[in-house]
Amino acid sequence: MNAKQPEEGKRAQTRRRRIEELKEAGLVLFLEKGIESVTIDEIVQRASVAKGSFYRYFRDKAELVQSLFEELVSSMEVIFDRCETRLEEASSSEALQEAYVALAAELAPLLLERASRVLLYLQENRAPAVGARESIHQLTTLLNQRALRLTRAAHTHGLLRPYPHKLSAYVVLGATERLLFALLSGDDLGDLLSLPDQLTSLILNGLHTEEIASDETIEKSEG
Amino acid sequence: MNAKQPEEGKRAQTRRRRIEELKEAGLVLFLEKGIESVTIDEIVQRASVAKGSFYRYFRDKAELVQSLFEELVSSMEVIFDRCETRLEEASSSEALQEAYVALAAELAPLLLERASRVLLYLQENRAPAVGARESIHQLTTLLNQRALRLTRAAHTHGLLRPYPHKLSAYVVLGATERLLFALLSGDDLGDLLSLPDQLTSLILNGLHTEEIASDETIEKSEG
DNA sequence: GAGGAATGTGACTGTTTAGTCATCTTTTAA
DNA sequence: TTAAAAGATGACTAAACAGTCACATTCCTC
Repeated sequence: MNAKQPEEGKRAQTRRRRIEELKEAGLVLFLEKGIESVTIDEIVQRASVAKGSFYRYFRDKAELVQSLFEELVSSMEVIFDRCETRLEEASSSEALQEAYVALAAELAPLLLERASRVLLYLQENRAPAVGARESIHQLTTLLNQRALRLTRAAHTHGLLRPYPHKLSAYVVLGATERLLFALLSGDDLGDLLSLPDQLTSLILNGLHTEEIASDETIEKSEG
Repeated sequence: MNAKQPEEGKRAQTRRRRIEELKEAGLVLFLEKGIESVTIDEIVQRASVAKGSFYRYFRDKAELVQSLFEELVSSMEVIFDRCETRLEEASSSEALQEAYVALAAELAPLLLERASRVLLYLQENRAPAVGARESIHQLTTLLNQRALRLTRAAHTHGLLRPYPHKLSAYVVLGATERLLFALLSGDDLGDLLSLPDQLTSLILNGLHTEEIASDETIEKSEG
């Protein structure tokens, strides 16, 4: 149970390494072929491990996938919790904004450090939550709920235009995830450093050069 | 080959019906379990057809999936082509806007009419383009290219703020697809009729109540 | 209405797969 | 040092699967 003790026996050490090897092999294959198409045989072959050994460490493929996302999920929960605490304690509009900026600043390095897992999440995200994809759906639910709560908080404090909360939350989440997917897939998105700022600005201020009342748009489509 | 002639023989008629039954059965199962997890046996059982019959109509599962998207792809190509023609011919800023509004007006009923296929597309969209998912990836490429071209046109005419084209295109696409996914998954998004207008307004004018210079945001995160 | 072509069928084949297990090796702890 | 526990291994089993095929049935054409 003690993780980093030098007193860790050879047993525990190999155990940890084997598990890491199996997870890494699975991750690579999942990204290459999609979770459902990857077999245990492929995983153990790639990890250079006997088939029986796989079952010593994981009950099945679903448990391997779950173990891939455990850290990520709990890390994100901590970060979101922290942000929500900040939001509750904030009194000024500036403090609120700072909380959101801090959220992005904490989330970004985590997502980049765990790029492969994030890509796997984005890739399997919307598929039916059956079998090995159940744990991925868990992360989806987490993100949706948190995005919704954060949006609600922003709305409550009059920071945002009065769109329905779900609409705002899904638009932000959808745009962000789409960009993240492109980025992690190797798509060239220009200067990476300015990307978060560009996204924020685009979402907050809009694409348009001049403000357009929604009524105008309606009348255009009907007249 | 002649589709709607009353002169169509019993053969051709049953053939068409069988194909439709197999496609429908496949579609339902794909949505339920994900494309890769569905077997030919399940499909023929659901369609109440012998296994051998399946192979009389489709070479394999990939061809069934492809046939599911053929109409949708060509319809969308026509609509996008028409929009691009309008954009080229447009001289005024109003004509440009009209072209975009018309695009939305043509796309919306198609997407709603083919809801199941669209949902399947959204669901399998980002998964690796191997095997049966190749034809889905084809639609993804189509949409990305067209979105990019439309964005470029809008930028060229000074309609949008000067973000990188890819950024604008992906943000719009990502947000739209996320909302569409929620909608088609049965998520409650409020008044459906005002949804397109709300989305357009949100993306064009932004979420924020007051304009924010991007420099301010940067300094907040660093100071 | 006859001959031929297309269609329907499900048993069958060969392959792939998940999961097990007997057996051997390594590590631990006393 | 040694006994027991944990780990490693790959052959093995049973089930699932894609794709085929011989044969029966239906439809079309002349």
